[in-house]
Amino acid sequence: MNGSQSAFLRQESEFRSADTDKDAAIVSFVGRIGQFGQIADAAVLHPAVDRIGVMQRDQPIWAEQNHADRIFVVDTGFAFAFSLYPDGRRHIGDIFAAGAICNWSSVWGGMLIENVTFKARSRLVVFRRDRLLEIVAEQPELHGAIERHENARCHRRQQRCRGLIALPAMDRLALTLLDIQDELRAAGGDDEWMSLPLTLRELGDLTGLTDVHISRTLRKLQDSGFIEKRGKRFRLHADPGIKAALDYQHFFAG
Amino acid sequence: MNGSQSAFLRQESEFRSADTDKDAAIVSFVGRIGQFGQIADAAVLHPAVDRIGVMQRDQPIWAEQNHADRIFVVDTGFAFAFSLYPDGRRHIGDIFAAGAICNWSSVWGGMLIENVTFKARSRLVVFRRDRLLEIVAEQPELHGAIERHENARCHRRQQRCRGLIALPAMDRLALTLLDIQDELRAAGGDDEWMSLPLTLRELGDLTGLTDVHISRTLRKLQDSGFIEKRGKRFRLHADPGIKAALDYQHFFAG
DNA sequence: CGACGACTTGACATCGATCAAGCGAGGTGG
DNA sequence: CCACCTCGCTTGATCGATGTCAAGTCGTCG
Repeated sequence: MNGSQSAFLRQESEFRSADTDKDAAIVSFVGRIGQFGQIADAAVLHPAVDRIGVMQRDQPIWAEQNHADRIFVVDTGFAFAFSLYPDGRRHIGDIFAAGAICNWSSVWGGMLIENVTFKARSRLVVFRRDRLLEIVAEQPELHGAIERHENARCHRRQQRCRGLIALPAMDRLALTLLDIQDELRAAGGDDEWMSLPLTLRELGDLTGLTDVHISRTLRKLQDSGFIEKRGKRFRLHADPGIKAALDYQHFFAG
Repeated sequence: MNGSQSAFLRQESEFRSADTDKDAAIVSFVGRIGQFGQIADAAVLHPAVDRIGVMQRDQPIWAEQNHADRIFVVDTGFAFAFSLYPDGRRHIGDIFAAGAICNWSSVWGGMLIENVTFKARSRLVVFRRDRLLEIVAEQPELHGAIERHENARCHRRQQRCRGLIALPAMDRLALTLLDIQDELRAAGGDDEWMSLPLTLRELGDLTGLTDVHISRTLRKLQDSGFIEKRGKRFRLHADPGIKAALDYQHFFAG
């Protein structure tokens, strides 16, 4: 766990700090947040950008080392928040597609700290927390948009947690897949066919099941017609009946 | 489900609206919130009090009928928030002891609406939402204290949800009992021996288990020494090792 | 007294975890 | 190019954990 931060630092491309690079890197962020409010000029965010990096492999970023003064935003790819129990069990608390803020804290009080893992080939933008908060404080529109966006995330997470406590495995997985789809669409992936951004092991840690059982349950969902698969991509057939049974609401993409 | 609101109204004691009654009814609220900030004068809250009522039996208050313009505070007794799945499954999302606000919304965006059930013999204070928010807006200290209190609740809930997804039954129940103890102590119950404010069925809906399994798991926890029982009251022996295994933190009472 | 709800207990069924083996894609080094 | 490895995934066999159903006790309330 200890060498992680330096490994993380080593993988960054320090030279990518020109304004054009910053523009390219925060376009997904601005595009996503912009759905929740008007953003006058994305360039105001430039001074808060600390670094831009690409993950060569799945890379955990440990909360106690990095979260206090940095804010991480997914530019491309996928990330998830997790915490570990002493017995080695891993719990994945939330998922992040392009444009998502991985450790914005104001909604839930910033008290429950989770680590974040970026999946391989993901590009992330690192903001200085203090500077970003300063800039946001001067831009009420931007601030409101971010808060609304994070509120939606918080709500979706609570909806998922509720189902993961109360429902059987097939419903848990269906609910989680709907959430993943919602997150991918919020990130701008308007393609109806999507590929799974997580391994079965990670899906297991997200749903509280084992990877083996996820594999079997996926097949059942496929047999039931909820999942349609085409090669490595899949599509969900979530008719209103299923959504009602899961008490599911969309919070990002309609 | 439809006659519920009128049943709820019928049970109230309309005559209890003198200032002395209001004082008596919000003392638990003020005492609890006061742990999170200075409250100059509790009497400023009087104009926001709509009614004071005592529940003769377990009484659900349905969100879609009552939550929009009312805020419910437990004065004495116990309450819990719940939602229902179409198949009849009930999920209990949070628990409230004396002094707790049952439907304060600003922390998590007020989007995930849950119903609230007050247990028999509980006394509740009903505030007019708009007036309470006006008063609070003019009292930054009070507002901050409430927000901090609700942040702590939100955090504790997230901690519990995480464990309820990832952990086996014994750990789930132990975690939940610790939370109940935390809530009771935050309400001022400094007695080390406490009695269970929920039925086994409700504990099941809170943990995602069945009442039968709760019964057996309680016995196991008793055999393991975590629970010490004396008549109907019990005490928890949560040594640091257990708390570490559950990754448990206190958020209200130390 | 009877009715009812909370709880317990036992027998059994089902769900999901665990362990082990094998397959295939992708990466690495010779 | 091949040999070899690792990782993600699948499948089967088996075990343990949890749910379901049913019966019975106890206390409370009318």
